[in-house]
Amino acid sequence: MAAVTSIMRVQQLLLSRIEETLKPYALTFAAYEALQLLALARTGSLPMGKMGRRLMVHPASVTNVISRLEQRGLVERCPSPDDRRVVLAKITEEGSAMAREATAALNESAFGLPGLTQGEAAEITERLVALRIAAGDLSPDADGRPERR
Amino acid sequence: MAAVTSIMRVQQLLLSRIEETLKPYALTFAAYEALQLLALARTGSLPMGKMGRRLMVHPASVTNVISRLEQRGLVERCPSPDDRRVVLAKITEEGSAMAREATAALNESAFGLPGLTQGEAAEITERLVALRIAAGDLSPDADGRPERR
DNA sequence: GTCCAATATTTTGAAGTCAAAGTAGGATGT
DNA sequence: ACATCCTACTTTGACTTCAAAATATTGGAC
Repeated sequence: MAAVTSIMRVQQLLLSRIEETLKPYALTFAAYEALQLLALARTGSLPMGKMGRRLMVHPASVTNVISRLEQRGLVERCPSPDDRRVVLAKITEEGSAMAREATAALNESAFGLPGLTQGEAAEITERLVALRIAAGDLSPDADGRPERR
Repeated sequence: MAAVTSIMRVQQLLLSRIEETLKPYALTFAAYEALQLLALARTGSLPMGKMGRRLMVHPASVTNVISRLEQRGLVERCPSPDDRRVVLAKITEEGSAMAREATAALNESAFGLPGLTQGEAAEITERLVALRIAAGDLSPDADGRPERR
């Protein structure tokens, strides 16, 4: 019960720290995650629906984030050649550059957990993963790959 | 880094579980926290600003939540006798009843951490509290009381 | 082949968050 | 007394989330 409160609060702290780091790039964490997901995709593009499942957010949120990234020229929408229902989000050159820079900024500044040793962080992770499994999270999705590492 | 991802995700899972439990009462977690804070206050009322600091949310969010609770008759706004700038949020009879019921529902259903023993949960809490302290959270506020337990 | 159910995306609407600007009242210094 | 600064709350605006409804397309059943 105190654990619940602490998790809530730590998440809030981490999120604001991350968003602080991303501020110079005018990226929210949600936007960063979407961009980075595309940057790591082999073809640089993914169907919107699949992005939603990977990022575990509502489809409407994907539409929203991609629209905003599209306005800034970081992403393009393309029709899928295979299925006319699906819309592919495709990262642009600018988008790739932005993803690289933002990732570098995160890596060098905020991504650690202050006040914890490596070992302690690993231990927490282990426990939390156990919790996620118990909650039915972390089961393979339709592609046969875990939705989240 | 994996720890960060896990914390984010677990928070998301816990939050949706809690909101699910609260759904029959038409309370969001934010609304529940505000209501419960008032229910625990000795006089059943608190200045809006103080609520914001205790709950660690922006003053505008407090205005928003209290307005919504007020519309439902769970809370009233009263002027402070001491300082005409401050608005006191005061819980009503209906609000107290609602807070009691919702708290009971949370206690009996969702507030545990599935997949973790008591001891493991306590251990996680300890680590996370260390993290919060390192991040400058959990320092006493102006009233000399910690803002959050 | 046609109809119908499932899937993919977008739209719309309710809630929440924060930041910044506006208003009002209190407190302080001269 | 008056100017000034600080504090408390609300308003407005941008952004996020989710849920539910609308649209378009696919694919299977008959």
